[in-house]
Order: sequence, then C-alpha cells, then structure tokens
Amino acid sequence: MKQNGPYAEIIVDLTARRTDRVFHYAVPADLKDRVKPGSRVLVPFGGRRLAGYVVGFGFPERDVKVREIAGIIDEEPVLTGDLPEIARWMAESYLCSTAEAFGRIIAPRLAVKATREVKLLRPAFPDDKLQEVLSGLKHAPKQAAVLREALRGAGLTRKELAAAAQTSPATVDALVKAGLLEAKAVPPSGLPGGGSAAGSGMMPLLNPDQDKAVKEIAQAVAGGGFGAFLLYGVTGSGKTEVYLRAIASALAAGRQAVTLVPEISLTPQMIGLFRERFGALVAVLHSALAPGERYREWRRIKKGQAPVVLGTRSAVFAPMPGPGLFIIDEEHEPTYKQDDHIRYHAREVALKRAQLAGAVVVLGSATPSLESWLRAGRGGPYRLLRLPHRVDERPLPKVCVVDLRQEMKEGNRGIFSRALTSAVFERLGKGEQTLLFLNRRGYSTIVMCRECGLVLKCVRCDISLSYHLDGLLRCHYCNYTTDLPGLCPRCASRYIRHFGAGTQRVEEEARRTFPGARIMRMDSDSTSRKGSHERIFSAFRQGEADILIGTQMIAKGLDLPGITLVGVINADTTLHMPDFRAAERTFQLLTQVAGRTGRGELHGEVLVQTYCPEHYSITTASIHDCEGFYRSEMPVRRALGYPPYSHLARLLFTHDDEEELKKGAGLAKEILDKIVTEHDDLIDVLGPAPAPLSKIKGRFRWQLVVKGPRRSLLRDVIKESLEELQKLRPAFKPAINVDINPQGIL
DNA sequence: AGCACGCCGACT
DNA sequence: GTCGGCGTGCTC
Repeated sequence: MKQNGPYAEIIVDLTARRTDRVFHYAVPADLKDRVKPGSRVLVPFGGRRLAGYVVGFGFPERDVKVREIAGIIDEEPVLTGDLPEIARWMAESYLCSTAEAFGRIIAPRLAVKATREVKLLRPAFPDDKLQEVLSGLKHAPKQAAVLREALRGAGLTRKELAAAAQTSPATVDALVKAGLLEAKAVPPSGLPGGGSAAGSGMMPLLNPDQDKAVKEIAQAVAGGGFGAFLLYGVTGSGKTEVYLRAIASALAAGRQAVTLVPEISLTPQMIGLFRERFGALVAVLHSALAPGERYREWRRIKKGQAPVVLGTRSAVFAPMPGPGLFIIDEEHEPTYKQDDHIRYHAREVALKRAQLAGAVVVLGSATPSLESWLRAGRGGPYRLLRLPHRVDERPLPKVCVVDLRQEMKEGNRGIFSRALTSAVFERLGKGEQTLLFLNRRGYSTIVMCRECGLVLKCVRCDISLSYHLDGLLRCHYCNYTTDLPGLCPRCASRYIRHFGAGTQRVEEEARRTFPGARIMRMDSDSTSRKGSHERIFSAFRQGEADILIGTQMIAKGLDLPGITLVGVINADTTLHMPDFRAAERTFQLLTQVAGRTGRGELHGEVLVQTYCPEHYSITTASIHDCEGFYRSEMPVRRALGYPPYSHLARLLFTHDDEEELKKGAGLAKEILDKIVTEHDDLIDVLGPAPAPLSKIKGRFRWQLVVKGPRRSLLRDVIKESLEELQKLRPAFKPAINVDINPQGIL
C-alpha cells in the first residue's frame, strides 16, 4: 500500500469493470487526521456522491483534476490488517469488482456507536437446590424452561436466554428479580485483568486421540506459520473440545481465533459452551444480531478485546488484529459457500487469510468434503488428524437399507415399505418417537425404472438426465437430449417414469397408515414464520408428537433425544440430482441423518428406502464407512474431470426474452471456445443448456459449465471472455453471473 | 452504474 | 428551427 503522496487513493463503491480502479482525491484539512487506509469516505464522482474505500495515498498517474473528499463515513477505518488484501484476492478469485468484495467484507452494515455493558446471566443457587427450585416453578413453565437453558449454557445474555427458551426477555427478568438468576456485568471492553483467558468452565479430560490432535494443532499455532489440518472425527468424537483447546493455545500465543459453524449449529448451547470456557473474551457474530450488537462485537474484535470469535460464514471477515487460528466446523457444509452476490467460499477465504497472517486452519468434519480429503492425503498440504472413537463409546446406530424394487415386485406401491411401516408401529407401541426424513424434492424431475432402479444419465457427463415438459430428457451440463423411452432399456419394464413425493403427500399417507399417531410436519411451508422452526422442534422434543416429517432442515444440528427411528423415505431424490456432487450429498445426508438418532439413552435405528440399494453412497453410509465412500467416489471424479481433480465454473445467463438469451449464451460459448483453443485445450466448455431452474420470476436462465484442472487458467479464460462479451453490448443482451466452484448447479 | 455529450427524425 | 431518440464514453 502506497503511503507516499498527499492524495487519497480510493476505490469507489460501484460494480463496474471500468470503475474498478483507484481514483485520487484531495483530503480537506479538517479530515486530515481521520482519513486513513481502510476508511470509508464520501466522494463526488461524476455528477453524484458515492461511498469509497481509501486504499492508500499517492499521486495520480496522469494530470487529472483532483476533487476533494466530501466526508467520512465511519469514525475509524473499517478495512484493516489483511482485509484489503483479502478483498483484492476475492475480486481476483471470484471475478467480482474490488468494491463488491469490500462491501461483502464489511457487509452486515456497520451501524454507528452503541457501546454499553453486557450482562451474562447464571443460576444463583447451589446445584443441590435445583430440584427444589424447579418444583417451586411448577406453575411457571416458561421460567422453568429459562432456568434449564441457563443451566445448559452458562453465560448467556438476557436476550439469548429468552431466545433459547422461546420466551420473552420479561420471563428472564422475573427470574432475576426472584433471585434465581444473577447477572454478571461484563464491560464491552472486557479483557479481564491479569490476562487470564479462562472462564469458569470445567475442562473435560481428553482421550488419547483428542490429546494428540490438540498437541499437534497447538504446536503449529505456537510455531507461528501457516498450517492446515483436517480434523476427521466421527459424530460425537469430541471435536468441539479439540477446538476449545486449540483456541486456548492461540490465546496463549497472543493471537486471536475464529470459529465458523453452520448457521444451524450456532445454538445458545454452542455460544454458552464458548462463554463458559472463555468468558468475556468471546464475540459472537451471526445474521440475527441487531446492528448495535453487531457493531459492539465488531469493535471488540478489532481492538483485540474479544480474541475468541464464534460465528457463521461471514464471520470469516472478522477484523482481528493478529489472527492465529481459523476453525471451520462441519467444513463440508455447503452453507459455507455464499450462493448469491459474491459467491465466495468461507473455507477458501479462511485459508487465504491464514496464509497471509501465518495462522493455522482447522477443518473439522465427520464427513469431510472430497476437496479436503484429497488435500489431506499423501503429499497433500493438510495434515490429517483422526478422532475415530466416540467420546462415550456409544455405538453408531444400525442402518438398514430397504430395497423398494422388491416392495414394488411384491405389489406395494405405497410410500412406506413394509419394513418401515412395522418399525414405526413398533415405536408407536413403545411410546418412542420417529423421524421421517424426506430429501428435498428434486427441483428437476428425473426418470427412474421402479423395477430395476435404472436412472437415465448423460453418457458424457454422468449427470442424471432431467425430464422436461416437452417430453425430452436433457443433460443440464452439456445439453445432450434424448426421447423418453417407453420401456426401461435395461429390464424392459413399463414402470419407467418420473417421480418424487412432497412432504404433504408423505403426511397424508402417514396419517392413513398410522391412524391415531400424532404427526408433525416441518418443511419450508410450515416454517416460513420466524421461530416456528424452533417451536416445532421444542414441541417435538417435549413429546408432543410421535412422528415428525421433514426435509433437509431436520437432518442437522439439533438434538432430539427421544427419537429411536429415522426413516429415509427415498434416498434416491438426492442420489439422482442432476449434479456431480449427488453421490457425495447422499452420503453426507445419510450419515447426518444417522447421527440424529440414538443420542439419548435409547439407541436408534435408521431405515433407508431406495431403488438403488447397491449404490456405493448408500452401502458405505449404512456401515458408516466414510473412507469406503471416498475410495469409490474419487475415481469417478477423476475419470470425469470433476472437482476435486478439477475446478468448475458455472456461467449463468439470464434474460426475459428467451430467444435473445439463447443467442447470447451461444455467442458466449463461441467466444469461450475460441479463447480455450488458444490456451492448449486444457479447458472444457459444456453447453449452453437451460439451467435446472430454467425460468425464475419471468427471467429465463441458461448456463455454460466450464471446467479445467487449473483454477487460475479457468479464471483467466472466463475473465477474458467476459471482457469480450462486455464489448459486444448492447447487442449481447443477457446478464451474466459467474460462480466459481459452485456447490450445486441450481 | 449514472450522466453527459452527440448526432439524426418528427414536432411547434 | 427545436425536442428528444439512445449510442459511446467518462467519472480523480
């Protein structure tokens, strides 16, 4: 960053290739002390005023008339440390403007000021009085719930506690007033005196695997250089404890640590766990924070007062002064990839920041992504740490695979197999709970033979063909099309057709099959209202229903100890998504679902219904064999040139006139082909083809899939083609959206 | 992205 | 003779 000149170098807040460069502005005398690198300022630009980011100081290259900065937006610089460099790297890697990257980094709008005390609440009575206190609250169930939450996660604020118990802060106040909860004030600038990092939490003993992992990570952190670990631990193997110890080692080295968790895991219990261990050193960042709270946390992080950061995806941009550790829990989760605006991957950003800062990255998962698994292999850049044993040594649940073809042959065409039906009846008889899990309904319809399980796939891309209203089957990668066959090409059955059942149909059939059972349904329809998601969970946890039917969202995160049976209605919907990650998603989903059961005292069983019982993603998931899955899937990816052996980009073209769109996408293809031949044919351009969702809000969508082994080359080729296309405007009509390494091709 | 400047058709 | 079409070019 240049510091040698009187003029502020500023990137203006515009998303256009032509303006994505430095502009120089004079700094008025009254702002001299406040305009610094990383400041956000207001500048005149053309006829209007724009926000701009100060990136340095210098002189304009040519003689231009320099205007004056009109004002300053924030009291202090917002882009400090490595963040400007990260923005440049993001602009480069994800093909967006620098201003956009800046915007994303400071995104959750930094409101102004608001700095007041935080009060953490904890129970104010001895443990042996608990029963007594709870029985005293028999007629105040809300208060009892609050108290239970306070016991689970010591050190939550009034609002957090209220949210955890699904009540209002007033209930919490009542308990404080009754003297059952006490408030401990923590100044927002709360480094406890003496520099002691520890909160009051007890440290559980480590098993040998955990101990080894902690030692290796701590050693790397102390070393002060870049390093990356894949912490591969089965469900319940105590990864979180390893994280907490690793964080302590970063604090000991005088550095800060960021822990990213998927949205769904950032529960009050999780926050409580961190606060218990690290007290006021913890800052929490997530989307639900009010602007004032967010700003408070942001400032504490920036000043180094809160060196333990816990948050969701965007917390990867937290402004730590000297980051020493980045932890990404459930690193395989697709939520770490932003799927609108700038399509960044938090894992990649964390790795980049760690490289810049000389920090350590820990990627934790029970089912690591293939990308990370490959990198943790022999000769790869990550070190593999294994936690093969569950802390409580409880066995993983038994998984049974039910062959729906067999059901079909024996005349059962319903949604529930006989095995699942009788297993549900068994739970109903014992008063235990069942979870019926329905994978998200395929957004595009696939065609399957119900007798032999054959799914028609593109011979070139190995992607399931989607059935379209025009009666054709089509590959969304390369646009190969074919007619819908009347008979199954493998077994000549007539029962080859498109299919898929929604949650409502499952609910109807469940009500018919299990009369008298209390059934709850949870999907995006029934949970659109905020908080209803949590409400359904808590009602179910309290035994208000026997059967819970739901989609994706119930597979993750939440504890439902009463469940002893999980039924996966149809594993094939995920398995045959028209996406190269379909098998991986299926494996992860089944593994996660299996992790939902047998968490309480009772042990659990999982029944997976499928027409493809011999598919490796199902056979390996059923015996909890992650590595077996990789052994089967990796060669497939390698043979077809998919990630992790290559990089893939999706260019999405949208326009409201379909003809113009097709023309534009075709033109883009020609231009890409031309550039690619200049580059040694290391890159494949597939399509154009209609996107799986071929029309959204009246806008048609077509896509090109570009893949190649080298990411930088892929990016350069796309960049060049985008520039060519821009030159052709306005004759070239469609809007273009680029996603480098998309998680799915929706 | 906006907003100007600029060079050709139908209006007072 | 003027209002306004939107092509193209710049913004410190």
